[in-house]
Amino acid sequence: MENKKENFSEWYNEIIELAGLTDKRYEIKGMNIWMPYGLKIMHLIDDIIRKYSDEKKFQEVSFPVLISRKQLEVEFEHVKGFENEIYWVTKGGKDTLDVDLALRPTSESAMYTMFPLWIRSHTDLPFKIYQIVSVYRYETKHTRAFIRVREIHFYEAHTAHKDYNDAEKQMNEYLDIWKKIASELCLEYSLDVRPEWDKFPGAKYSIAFDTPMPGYRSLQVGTIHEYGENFARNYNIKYLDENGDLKYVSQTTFGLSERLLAAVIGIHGDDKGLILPYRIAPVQIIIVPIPGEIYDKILEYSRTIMDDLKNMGYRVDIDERDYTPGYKYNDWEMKGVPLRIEIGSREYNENMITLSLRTQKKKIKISRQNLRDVENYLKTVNDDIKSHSLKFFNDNIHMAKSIDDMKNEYMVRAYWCGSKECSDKIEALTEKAALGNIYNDKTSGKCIVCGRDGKLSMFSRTY
RNA sequence: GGGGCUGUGGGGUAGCUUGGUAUCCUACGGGCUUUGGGAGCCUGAGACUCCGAUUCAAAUUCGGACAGCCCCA
Repeated sequence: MENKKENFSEWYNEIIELAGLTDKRYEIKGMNIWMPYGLKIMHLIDDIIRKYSDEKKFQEVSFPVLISRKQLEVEFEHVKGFENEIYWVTKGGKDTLDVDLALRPTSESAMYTMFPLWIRSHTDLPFKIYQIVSVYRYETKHTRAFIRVREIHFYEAHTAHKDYNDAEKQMNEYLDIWKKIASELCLEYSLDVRPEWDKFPGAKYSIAFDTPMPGYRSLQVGTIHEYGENFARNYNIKYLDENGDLKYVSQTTFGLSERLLAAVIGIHGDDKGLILPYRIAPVQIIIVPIPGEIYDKILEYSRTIMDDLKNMGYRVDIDERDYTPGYKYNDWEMKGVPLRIEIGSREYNENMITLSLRTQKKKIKISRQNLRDVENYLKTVNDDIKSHSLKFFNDNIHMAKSIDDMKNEYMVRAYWCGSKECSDKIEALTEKAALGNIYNDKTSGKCIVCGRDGKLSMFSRTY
């Protein structure tokens, strides 16, 4: 396998196919196949997203993939922001359509033509929905599996509120939800308030979740957006308040995608392959029986161990393929399984099992009576992933006191006045783009370029 | 947005300069022997991205499309 540190790009391309996450050989650029193992991981990530969304009383919906040209003809910066990356359906069979249909690049214009029908009074608010669907963007840039694709596996939450203040509270709730999701995936992140010119089209402001990735670039793994009344005024979304007055709603959105998977692959993986947090591991525990004289009994014993673990609620499998144990160890390590159990004649005779953690070299023998201890070992693996992830995060973000300090390959924090001129200068000298001001940072300093008052900000090359 | 490189069995490749017979490794099917950190032998099947041009003849030369990768803005 490729060396991850020296050649991340090749390592990444190799592992995603080797581990059975995707097949990139489909003939349309930027559209890859979700292979069974990869799809299972993504669905487990989706389950986490659903769980924390549902907890906060979001309701899941599913909108049509097509949006009429009329819906998109609203004169609005949001629409302009996407016009160059929309796929258009212009024919039905041999007939040219009277009204062109767009494949949704995101669902604002689809959803918000329905919102006025659903939202009538203040008793309908707050209104909170989400969907996990594919959205389509005609990317002209270089595509990259899970990182920049044309068919995006997309989670989008949309809310409507009685006023701006309530929408702001929603933004905080998003941050709570995100914190929990990130923790389950063992991801660290920086909250960056995107510069004016880089915020979501139509938003008042956008906060992105940026994380350093190998290859010395940052990856935006999620975003939340405050719309205020911007969309409501264009899509005419109004409600009657307690006094009988007609008012515009304030809105927010929250978006996530398979970039979460990209981050998990890129940040946690090592030269042996993937390393998966147990919450998203399709197989949490793999049992490898070691052949020998009494293989029948070893198999029987292994299967009862598997049944016991299944009854405890774990996703566990037994590898009875005709390969050598060594091959199986490497194979499952490549697939990122957190915990492996080896069972041979010794374990069988002593009523023990041998445990091997994906993140550690040593092997641990425990007696069958203590089978429940696997929970602690799964958590140990997660702790290892988290501490590695935190170290990677800290190692890859530096504080710069001068522009010269910014001339390295890492992500960099620096004070910045917020002007385009200064960020252009920084980009010209360091190749790093302004990701925005660090969210909620209370400190202040002089702009690293012009010396005016500045806020602590993040700069990086990006994927 | 600009520039560069590359498309050969499932994966990785040799062959291309000098046009004619496609190499090796790996993975895969079958068989036997094996199995506590990527087993061995025998055997089988499997490829020149697509379209066009030049030519008696194209994996090889030329043009285009599509796809992949890298660098710069």
